[in-house]
Amino acid sequence: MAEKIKRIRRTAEEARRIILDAASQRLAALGPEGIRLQDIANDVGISHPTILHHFESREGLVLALTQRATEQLRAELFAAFAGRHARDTDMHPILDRVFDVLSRQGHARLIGWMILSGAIRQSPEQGLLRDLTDLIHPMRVEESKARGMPAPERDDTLFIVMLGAVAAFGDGLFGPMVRRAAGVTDEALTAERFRAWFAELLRSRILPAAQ
Amino acid sequence: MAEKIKRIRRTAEEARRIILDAASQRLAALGPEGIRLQDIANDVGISHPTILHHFESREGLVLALTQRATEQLRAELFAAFAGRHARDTDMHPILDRVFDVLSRQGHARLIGWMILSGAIRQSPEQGLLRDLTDLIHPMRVEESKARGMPAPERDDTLFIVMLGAVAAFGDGLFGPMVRRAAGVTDEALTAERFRAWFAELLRSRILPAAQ
DNA sequence: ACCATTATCTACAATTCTGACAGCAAGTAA
DNA sequence: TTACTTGCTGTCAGAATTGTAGATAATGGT
Repeated sequence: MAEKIKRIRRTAEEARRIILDAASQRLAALGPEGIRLQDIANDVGISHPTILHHFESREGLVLALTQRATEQLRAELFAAFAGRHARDTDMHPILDRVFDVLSRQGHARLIGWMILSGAIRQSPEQGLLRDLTDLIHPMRVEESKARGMPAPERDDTLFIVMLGAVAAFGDGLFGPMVRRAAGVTDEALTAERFRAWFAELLRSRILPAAQ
Repeated sequence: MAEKIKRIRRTAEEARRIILDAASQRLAALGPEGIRLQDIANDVGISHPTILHHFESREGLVLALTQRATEQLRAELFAAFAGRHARDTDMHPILDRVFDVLSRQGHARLIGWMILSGAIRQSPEQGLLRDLTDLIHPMRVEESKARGMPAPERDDTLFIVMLGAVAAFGDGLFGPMVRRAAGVTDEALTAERFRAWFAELLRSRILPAAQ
């Protein structure tokens, strides 16, 4: 009964988008083995040569994936920090957002896969953390001065930022395992409380409570 | 001129060991795509069916790999903490050892790959971090009491331990990327200084300096 | 010296994955 | 309508990978 098949014809841009969506979803969910042209094509509802048509090759797909993922991550992280002023010292909502992007949305897993598979060679977040450091540090210096305390080194601020990044990524990928190893019962609740605790730790390090 | 080839016959145990060595090395270095029976066999200098002979299947190899890796990691972490007394509060050598195991020896990458590929489902470090917490916490309580300060919550200790774990794993896998994003010039030196800084941060949180 | 065991090899089968190619169909413009 | 572009598909080929089968040789025990 071979039905006459209605082909869905998308714009090239739209097609690339949904293909990349499916690919990144598969990667974050299924891991290293989850990126087969056939499977991705099935998820999207197209034939696998269509993917090759849009991305030249499997490698082209991976490349486009890494580029888009890093751009998205950068945008989301910028959004998390957008609108905040230097004096706004409540790290909790920011960190919550960052952790959410990295863990719930699977970016940490995705980036992790990219690092492992070597798909990520050139600096992806080119300077993002440096910019962040340069945003926070003057505020700390000013605040310290106002309190008559010695100004912190820039490296101290840099390390705070790096710790935030490493812990956020680490939590996104290794978090569930770590919590199991810690023998916690309520995974989600512990994750949430840990984030709050960590946010407070960072805050207190950035701006110690007035003596 | 087909030379008569001298076969090297190992004990089953020894053969398994060198195969697993090669496999984990390939995995940590080349990432997800680096674990092909043929390649591993070449590294070891054997034919690939030999691997199947010892591990039944590729999946069996991966399983054995995960088991051995988690056991090794557990052993190395225990070793890092062994011989330390509760009052010994210098975190630096311990953390150095932990970071070294995770980053230089590639365990973080290995475990990361396992998490991503779903090879790690059952709790691997079963209770390791809980045990660690139970080791540190009484010390903190006692010390606080001696100083006439309020005793810390157990969760605070737990979170410190979790932060150490998450940051150590995160640094092992994402560290290089984070440092690039932070725009550091001397990667190795910054990594080393960051560890020292982090160790001091943990120490000060575990046992605040006497007022 | 002989035998049993088994670690190892060569050769081959089966599956799967990427990629090539030619043609079809869905829009668009003349 | 006609022609043209291009997103999309079906089919096939080549390569690579896992796994099988039978032969071979190293080792330990008798």
